[in-house]
Amino acid sequence: MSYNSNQHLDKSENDLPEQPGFEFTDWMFDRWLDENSPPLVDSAMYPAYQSGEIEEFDGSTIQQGEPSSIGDNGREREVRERFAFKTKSEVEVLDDGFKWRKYGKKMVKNSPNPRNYYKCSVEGCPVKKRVERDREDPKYVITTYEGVHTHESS
DNA sequence: CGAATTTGACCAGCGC
DNA sequence: GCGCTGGTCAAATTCG
Repeated sequence: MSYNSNQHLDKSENDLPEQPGFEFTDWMFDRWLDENSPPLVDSAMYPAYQSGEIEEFDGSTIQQGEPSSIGDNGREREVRERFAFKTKSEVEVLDDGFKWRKYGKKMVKNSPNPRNYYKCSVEGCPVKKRVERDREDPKYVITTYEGVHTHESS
């Protein structure tokens, strides 16, 4: 409760704007922002993920979440827009061009580190972001995006 | 002052 | 049936 303002402002040693292995995320964001399209990856990589062929990219580990088959009582609410990125970064609060409002923190048993839950502060944006630190590699952060942006970055 | 952030508690779903 | 985990929301507080 004292290092909230220095998350992305007061990084003396953690002064790393972009690290190696960030290419994947970089171009992904670029596409996302440039196209402003719903899904993050639906052009060439999406099909590949579904096939499970792609697992590593530029050193970044990509994990494709499985479709939540909640449809059992007639309610089909599958959130397939789930994308997890393992990026090598010490700063979890990477600026992707959108505003995120933290709405919860939870401790994962699998990791001694807490998991942060972020949500798009833009109305009409059901996009949720989940940031978790790697248990073996604290230098790696697993950012999981869920949902589709429905607003402009303007 | 407003907005954003924090922590805790609650709820739900699933497993055994 | 109970327990547990994960997830979400709410309220309070703080910062800008």
